[in-house]
Amino acid sequence: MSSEVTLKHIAEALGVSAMTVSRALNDRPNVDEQTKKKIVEKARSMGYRPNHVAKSLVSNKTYTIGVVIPEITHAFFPEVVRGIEEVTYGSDYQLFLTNANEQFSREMEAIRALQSQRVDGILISSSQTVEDFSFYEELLNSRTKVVFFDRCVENLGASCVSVNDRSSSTRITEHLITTHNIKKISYLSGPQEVSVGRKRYRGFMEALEKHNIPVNDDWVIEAGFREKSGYNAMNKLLALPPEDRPEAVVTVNDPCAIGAIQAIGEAGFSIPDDFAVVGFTDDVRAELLKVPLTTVHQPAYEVGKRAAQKLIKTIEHEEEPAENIEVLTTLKIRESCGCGEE
Amino acid sequence: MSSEVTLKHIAEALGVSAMTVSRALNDRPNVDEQTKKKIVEKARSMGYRPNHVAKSLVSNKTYTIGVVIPEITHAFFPEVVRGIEEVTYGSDYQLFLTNANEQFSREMEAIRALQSQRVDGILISSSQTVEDFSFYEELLNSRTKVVFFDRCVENLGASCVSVNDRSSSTRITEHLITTHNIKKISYLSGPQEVSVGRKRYRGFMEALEKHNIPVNDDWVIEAGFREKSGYNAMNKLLALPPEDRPEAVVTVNDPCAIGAIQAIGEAGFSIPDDFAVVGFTDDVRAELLKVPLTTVHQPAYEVGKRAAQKLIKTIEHEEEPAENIEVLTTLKIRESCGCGEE
DNA sequence: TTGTATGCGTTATCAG
DNA sequence: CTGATAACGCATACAA
Repeated sequence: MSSEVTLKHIAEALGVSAMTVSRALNDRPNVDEQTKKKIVEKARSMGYRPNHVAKSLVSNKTYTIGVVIPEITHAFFPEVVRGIEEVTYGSDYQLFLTNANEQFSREMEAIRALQSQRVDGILISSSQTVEDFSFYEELLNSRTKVVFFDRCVENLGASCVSVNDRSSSTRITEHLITTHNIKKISYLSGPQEVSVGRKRYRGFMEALEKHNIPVNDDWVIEAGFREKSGYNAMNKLLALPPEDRPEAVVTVNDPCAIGAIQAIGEAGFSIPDDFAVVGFTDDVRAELLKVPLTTVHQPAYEVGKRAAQKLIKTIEHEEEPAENIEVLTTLKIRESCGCGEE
Repeated sequence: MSSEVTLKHIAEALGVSAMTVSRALNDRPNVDEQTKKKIVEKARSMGYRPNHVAKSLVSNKTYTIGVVIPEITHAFFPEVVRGIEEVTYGSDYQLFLTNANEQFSREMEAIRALQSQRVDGILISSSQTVEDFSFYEELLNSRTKVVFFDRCVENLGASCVSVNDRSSSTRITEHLITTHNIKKISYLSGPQEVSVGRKRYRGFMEALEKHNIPVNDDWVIEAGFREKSGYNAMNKLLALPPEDRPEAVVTVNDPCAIGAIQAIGEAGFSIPDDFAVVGFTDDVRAELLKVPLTTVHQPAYEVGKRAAQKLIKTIEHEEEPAENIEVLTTLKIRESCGCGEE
């Protein structure tokens, strides 16, 4: 029933002004201890809950942070969220998560909604698949503070917290080349409009160049970040004549790798004998697979933590400089690359 | 720089009143087509973004829905979120997710923050671990509409969307009894203050009763919903003298089962020969385990969808009656219960 | 210490 | 079709 108790209601009930109630409830110094006590008590008994909507309209600050995630069912992101929460929990900021479902259009909608709600800042991992930066440029010109994480939009002057995607990709590819002496290597890439898609692809290419391995265009397939896209891409490779097939498959992330592994299994091939496969993420499933997946471990929790810290600093200090923060990955060598069981 | 374009700014720039601008931008009928066009164009060029905070203050409606999740890294919940999104995406409502991290105190904070933001409704899966319902009673008396999902708080008159926890738990337990002729069965339970903890436990007990199997108190251990608690609880069972140990372990959910499985492995025992294990959830990992996990498949996506639909109806129709909606589970028979490979 | 006036950005209402 | 005014709930600035 209690249809919205306001300061005014409390004031009337007590025969004081709304202003005094406001002061008492906000613990301002200039209010009599006795009346303050009375007011606080009355407020509780009436079930008063401050209207942040009104508060925000006055203060132009909402103490909320929005988070834009590309794909909530990709286990990497929930783990990032836990890192973000370690920082925001106990701080004054409340978190609002949104999921873009890998669609840039949804991401824009989410960001617009967040802006309309006047969140103080937004943490974004972008699903961008277009070349047009105007949307982000406008965003960065607004009062809303922005920090990108993992999938960053670069060169716009915003801070970015990510992992060393490029060198990690080089490193895991080189593992195949040097430890397993494999030269026929395929790459299932992510979209090139997304930073991590681009960086990991470049890292892969760099490994080939470094070892003078020529690139076979048939073996570089733009797959995507999901199981299904890895599955489809792998089937394209399997459709090649046997003598034209690669010996190993490097993938943009673990879901993609897991899709590829399924395709390989369904085609009757085995891992790592017929195809070595490596991933990127260290998904919860990676070590549980029948042939555990060699992959790059991304410190998701740490990424979230650093991103949240940077955003709050950016919100609270006008002159906080933008910066790129790279958290380092570690290689997880398991069996899918051909390494024997430890 | 563009520090917050308002209706007034646009009005001044065009020499009309703020009211006319408001009407034009909201596509109201009573405004000249010519002026409307001019206004819409000017608004875009000035980068106008409506201030929902102010809008909400007037309309007392925010077109936002809050979601309270107990544990974002438990894969069941992200999948529920996808179901919720299928409904809200394309509707007028924007979603704000919060994570309670299995702590009731955090859940209360999240709900309070959501209420202060004046969300129109909240979808809650409760982390409640106390017997005090006053917090929820107050919540349900406020203007905020509430629908519980999965972990419901019952008998408060709010709608609830869940699965048939009790009978599913009976069914999977009976599978062990009738198909595998196992009588020495242990139960790793969830907290009894949480609905699903309670219901699944009762379902388990019902199966024993039905088959006249006496309960061994040493075998019923309050574990919890996470890997770690399953791991610890299983170690307690393993500490019993060999002749006092059960032959099978029924668990409250898959994470708990996975923890127990790890403890069993570390102790040098094997599944299902030494211990049969069954779960509840059908986590992504369930079928990937070395011994694939027999479990109850929960239609998470469907739960989310139904809950979101019910909430929106409840928000939009004052007289929408509360109801309990049960979505049915299916049994996933794999090898961890002793069933041979198909 | 307390109260009054005023404004945040938007919309409902009523007048023109 | 358009405009002026008041109101939403709260806090700042100033006055008493």
